[in-house]
Amino acid sequence: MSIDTLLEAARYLEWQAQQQQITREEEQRKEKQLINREAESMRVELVTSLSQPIRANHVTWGNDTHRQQPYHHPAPPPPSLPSTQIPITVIPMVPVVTTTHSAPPINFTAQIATSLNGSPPAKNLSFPPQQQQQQHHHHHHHHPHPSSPHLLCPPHIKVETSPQLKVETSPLIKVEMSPLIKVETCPLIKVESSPLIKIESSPLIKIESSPQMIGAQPSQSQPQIQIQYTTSISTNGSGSQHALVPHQSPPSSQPRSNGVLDDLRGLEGKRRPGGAGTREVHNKLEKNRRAHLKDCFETLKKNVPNVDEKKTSNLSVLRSALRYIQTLKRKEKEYEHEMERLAREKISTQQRLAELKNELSQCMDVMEIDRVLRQTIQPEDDQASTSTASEGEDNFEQDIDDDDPAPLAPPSLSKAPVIHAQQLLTSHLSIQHATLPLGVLTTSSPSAPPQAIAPAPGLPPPQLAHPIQQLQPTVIAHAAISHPSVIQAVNHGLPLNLKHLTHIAPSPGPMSSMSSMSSMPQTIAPGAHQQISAQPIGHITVHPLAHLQSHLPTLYPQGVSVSQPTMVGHITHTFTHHTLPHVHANPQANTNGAQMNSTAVISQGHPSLGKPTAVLAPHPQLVGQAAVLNPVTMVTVPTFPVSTLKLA
DNA sequence: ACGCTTAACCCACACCTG
DNA sequence: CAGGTGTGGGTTAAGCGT
Repeated sequence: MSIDTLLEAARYLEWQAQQQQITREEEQRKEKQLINREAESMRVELVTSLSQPIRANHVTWGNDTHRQQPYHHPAPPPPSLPSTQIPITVIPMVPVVTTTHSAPPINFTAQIATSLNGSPPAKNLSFPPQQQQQQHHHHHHHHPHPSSPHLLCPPHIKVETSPQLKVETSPLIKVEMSPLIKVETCPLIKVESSPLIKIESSPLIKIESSPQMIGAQPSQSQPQIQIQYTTSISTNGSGSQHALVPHQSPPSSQPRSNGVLDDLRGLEGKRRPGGAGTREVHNKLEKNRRAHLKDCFETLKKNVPNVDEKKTSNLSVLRSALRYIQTLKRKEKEYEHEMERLAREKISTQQRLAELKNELSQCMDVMEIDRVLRQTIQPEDDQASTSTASEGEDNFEQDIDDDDPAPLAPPSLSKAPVIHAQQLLTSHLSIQHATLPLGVLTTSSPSAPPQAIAPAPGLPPPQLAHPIQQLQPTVIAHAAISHPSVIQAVNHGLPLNLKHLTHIAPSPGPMSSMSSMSSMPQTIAPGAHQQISAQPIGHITVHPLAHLQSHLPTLYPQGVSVSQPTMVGHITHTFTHHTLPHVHANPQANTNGAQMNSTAVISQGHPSLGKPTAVLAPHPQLVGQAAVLNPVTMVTVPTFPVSTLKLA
């Protein structure tokens, strides 16, 4: 060991002490520098984003001029290089830059061996302090030493190999390779290779030259720097030993480790001068793409209900979305079918409405005839007779609303329109026996068979020839139905085809009981109103004429009668106080009954009738008409069910 | 019109992580 | 195991020069 070596060692110790002190100071400024460096890196990154891409070991050296530097081209290494050429090995925390002047190969090594607490290797002590001082004084080493002895680098050493390649070491191990390429190490082992390529290496980051670079050493002996990342370039400080090893020799990374030359050779064909083709940018783009994809999944997840919050995998989200879409489609079809059904129903309803309107128009014609006829007969009674269609309708509405079977109160009776004989005679009863709730009718007792036994000789043959039609309408008179509307119904609802007879029986006076009334119904003979006045009618029964002839006992085992005194009285009053030109009183039948026929045809006293009974028949004008009067709308409808009368 | 370059996507693979 | 990330490669449209 020579004296020089000892002196060198002493100087090194001295330097080390100074370094420790400086290190303390630097530690204090480290945070600030880190912040500044981050800001600078951000700034430079923005600046270089517009510059040529730089790529070193997947780092594009974007500066074409840089690539055109002589030292980038293969050239025989110079036999000797100035001593100022310094192969550098940078060790963070304990920056050691070793240089060996005697090393023949042109090998510029910038190796960063990260050892946060490690001491400088012994071999790092081999360089003379003078060299170190030269390193200090020569921050710019454009001519690295061909040999690659490790140079113990002071903490603040700054090496700039070229205007484009600046290697800066410091306690933070900041290596700036060039204005565009900055390799920065720090106690956190942060290596920034370039503004575009920010290398944050793990503690084991090593930057060294490659043999290829040796071959590529320019004649000017420019230091060729190969940045070999023993770990993933992008490993965030968390990268540890285990993470480094797998990346040491991946097949894909092998070419990268071959050196910058290969990398540059590869870059010659792949490099994208625009700067957008760098790995960094590519990664960013890829990140953006994946982030967008993730956002899409998040959006989809939000829009799909009933997504299992726990099973939030993308696959589950897709499956849930698929199910949801299928459900929506199924519901859509269901709703479409429902809409179609409703549309068809609407059409049918509209058609029905049109039919009803048409029938209404026809009915209005009939009613107009009826009205004219009534006005012609008794124009003076129009004032009293309010049984117009509308009023009748209104009254009937009241009747409908009034389900109370209580006897008609006098006021209501007073308000009831006076039934004109003509009305009765010309009315058409809109009640059908088919739907007639006989149970609610004041049916004659079993001992009271159908009383109206009026043969109605004036019946036209067609009725007899159409028994089906004869079965359609019938007459209703309910004891409880004393409402004027019922009378109107009787007036207006009389069968249009002479199917009905109204059998009005005298009320069971003191001389006759109900049973007797029923048992001995009397038919009101035409023109018997005077007799009626003397002997009040207590029972009214209306039957189809056809029934009287043949089917009555079968179809009407129970007589449809009106026995309610008020009702009967009202009708009787009508008969009494109005001229019934079509009703012929039969004085002879007064005692036995009176039979009235609207047709003024027949008035035959029934032999068995002991009480006055009125038998009404439809007006001949309405004979043959199929339509009957709707008791609600007071319009003629073909077959209006009697049940709607709410006779009960 | 043709060829080249570039940017933007997209995809697959490998690896890491929770 | 699923998701994230880095990486390499393929494809395609647009722009540009010849």
